[in-house]
Amino acid sequence: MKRSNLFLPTLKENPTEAKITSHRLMLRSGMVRQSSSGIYSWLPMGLKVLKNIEKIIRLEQDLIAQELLMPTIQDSEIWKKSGRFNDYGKEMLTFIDRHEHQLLYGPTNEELITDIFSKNIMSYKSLPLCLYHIQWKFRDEIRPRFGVMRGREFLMKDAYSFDISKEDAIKCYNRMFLSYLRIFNKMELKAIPVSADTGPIGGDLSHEFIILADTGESEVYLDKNILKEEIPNINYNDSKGISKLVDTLTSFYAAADDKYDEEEYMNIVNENNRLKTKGIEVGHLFYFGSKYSIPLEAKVNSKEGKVVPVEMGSYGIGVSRLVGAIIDAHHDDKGICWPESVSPFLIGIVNLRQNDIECSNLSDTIYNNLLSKDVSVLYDDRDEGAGIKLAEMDLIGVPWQIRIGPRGIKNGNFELLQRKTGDITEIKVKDMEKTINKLL
RNA sequence: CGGAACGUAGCGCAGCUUGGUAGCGCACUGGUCUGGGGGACCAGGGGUCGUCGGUUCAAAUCCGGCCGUUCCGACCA
Repeated sequence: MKRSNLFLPTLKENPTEAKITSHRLMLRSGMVRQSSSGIYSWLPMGLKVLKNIEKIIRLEQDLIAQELLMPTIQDSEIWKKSGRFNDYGKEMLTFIDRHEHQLLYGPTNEELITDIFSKNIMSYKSLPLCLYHIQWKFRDEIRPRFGVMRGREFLMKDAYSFDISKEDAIKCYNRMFLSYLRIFNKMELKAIPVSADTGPIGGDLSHEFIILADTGESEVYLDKNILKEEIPNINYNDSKGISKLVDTLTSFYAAADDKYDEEEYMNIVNENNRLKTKGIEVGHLFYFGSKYSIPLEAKVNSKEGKVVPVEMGSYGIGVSRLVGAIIDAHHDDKGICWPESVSPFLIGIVNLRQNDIECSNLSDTIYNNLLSKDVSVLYDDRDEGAGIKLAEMDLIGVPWQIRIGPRGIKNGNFELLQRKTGDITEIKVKDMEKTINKLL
């Protein structure tokens, strides 16, 4: 993509309404624009990141679940059946269609997926089953804030599991547990699993996944040792191995402030290993048994020929929130430093002297080379001052910048800058091919 | 939902106290120069001052209603 053709409205100054880093940077780097309180339009740059995050999630979730797509608008009837139509409260946006029928904009999908299940699955032989979708949700938050981190409309990955027994349900829960860690790992986020309250979803087993970031909303108390844990490759068929791994990972003390118990913390965690910090919740696992399967009649015939309600769990990831969380975890005073896996572009080309024929020729050559390799590249071909181009490239956080200017060309060089470290390497033009291949 | 602010050009703001036909910086358009970290100069374009009503000869400015946005708190992916 040439910068001259890209719809990328960047801002030099900070908009007053944006108080936290990720919100400021998302506005300044032209990723989103607010259309009303807690509701955002995603501009091309922001959308690219959102899609990259989705891609990572799909890759991992497809190993243990199947994707489908449920609607944003739901019928209120199933919510009345589950009892949540009244329980959910004012956060749920409801409205009436031309036939005087009450609808709602889904804040979550337990009812709908359970309804789908109940109408199509009759036998234990069809289990286990785990389904997920990535869809926009709406929760009419009292006070939306922090941009995309706490919007009213947000994109969420939500998965739902159906099993014949609690034992099987826990197996699925554990697979999700590890799948989540792998997902966040791939985004270069350190996610801490923290035991959690189940809130309005209900149930008796639940973990939150918290990203450590100074701008986070919730306080977390940790045993530092959990940060050292690596996530190995996982064989999802090995339920014993998985269960062991989850046991290990949950053996460290980790609690959000609502579950924090000072005495317990002091007793369990050695003084040198205590860490109190802030975090952002990006994922949540729930096991809730038959809470929805009973009222919504999601029942199957068991091996013994009895009709039994299925055991369920649900598993969410805040996809749009992750965009903000990643920025909070990866930025400096110049702007965003995208992890390569989610970056809107892998490589940026900055032509420092647009009207210099040698600079432009080399820039064009490298650009076309990258295009032919199908690399996502942003080529700043505008006739602007070098400072403007460099500052913008830093702001939008492209991981690798190729800088082409008269100074380097004189010696047959161009420069390669790594955004994250700021390291600049002089590259001989004749080594271009080799250098590029190393980045891919 | 309790508390507090704010609403003037795309963004950041001044003007309001003391009413008199709207201004600055950035951004934008045309031009000249410049050319390795948001450069300089010249010339331009863009605003029914959130909205409705009231007071007044006259309202961005004073008064009232409404709408919107933000911040702090209680609540959440």
